[in-house]
Amino acid sequence: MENQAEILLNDFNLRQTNQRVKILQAFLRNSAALSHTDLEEEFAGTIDRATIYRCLKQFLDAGILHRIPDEQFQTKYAVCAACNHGHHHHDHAHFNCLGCNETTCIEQIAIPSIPMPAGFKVSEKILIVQGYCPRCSA
Amino acid sequence: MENQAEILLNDFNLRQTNQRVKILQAFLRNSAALSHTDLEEEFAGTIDRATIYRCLKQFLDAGILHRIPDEQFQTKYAVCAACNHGHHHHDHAHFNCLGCNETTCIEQIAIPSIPMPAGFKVSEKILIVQGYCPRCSA
DNA sequence: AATCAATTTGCAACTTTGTGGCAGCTAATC
DNA sequence: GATTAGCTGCCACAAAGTTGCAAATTGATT
Repeated sequence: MENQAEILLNDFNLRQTNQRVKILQAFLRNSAALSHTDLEEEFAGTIDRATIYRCLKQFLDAGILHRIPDEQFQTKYAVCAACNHGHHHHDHAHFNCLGCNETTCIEQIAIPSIPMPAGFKVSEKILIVQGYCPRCSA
Repeated sequence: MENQAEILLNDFNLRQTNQRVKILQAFLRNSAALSHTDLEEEFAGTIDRATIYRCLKQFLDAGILHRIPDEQFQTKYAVCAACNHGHHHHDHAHFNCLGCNETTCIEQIAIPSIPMPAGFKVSEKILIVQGYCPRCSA
């Protein structure tokens, strides 16, 4: 039977290569967001750096992944449950733990609507909450 | 008479060097946030790259500047009116124009309080609103 | 299953962004 | 105006990201 990564690639009309499946699986078995470096370490000697970059870019374009900056403004990537099948609402908050440096989607929390000054057109909102997760604040 | 940059350096107990004054002035005459690259271009041949990085870091540590990621997650720096004299409340939103790529503080807007799930300790919130500024959305 | 075009991959070279050591220079203090 | 702690510039380096190209792989076709 096909696994979820393969199904996703199919759904998004992307070619099903070994590397893409492996990278997607890494995201699917991980609740926290991953950086390019995380993946590079995980697939050292297996998948080329450039390939990882290219896959990530494709997944972003396709809408499988979205990007979030961590507390050092390093780019992290995550799949989020809500975006899986076509409708992307990335307007949820992200939590960044200053202890373990994990970044997770807080799907439960919609970003409050922001009353912008006149003349501004809003297209996206990014809300990052920093602090300590339950595990690190104990 | 001393200009505002010199006063600021004094207030924050930082040595008043030529380079620091020039860099601070760049921020003071500019309402939008600046990236290291912006400064590097502005001071090409005048101030060394490394010096710019070190000044920015010092200003951050001192609390004169704060950092915001732009839409490419590039680091930008800005002075904000509210932080000038000791009390730093960086909990304001930033607006990022997708047209001109300018990042500005929206001081008028406080970030709404976010009802986090139990167990999370919140220490800082970053809210970036992306879209088009009045000039670019016309 | 063999063929073929279109994509993708790995490799390598490169750019961009950011850091750190060190010798010489400069601001502040006396 | 001498002293010294702290900057600055230069350099070499590390980390993050991009690009060109030849070889390999995918998926479609027969």
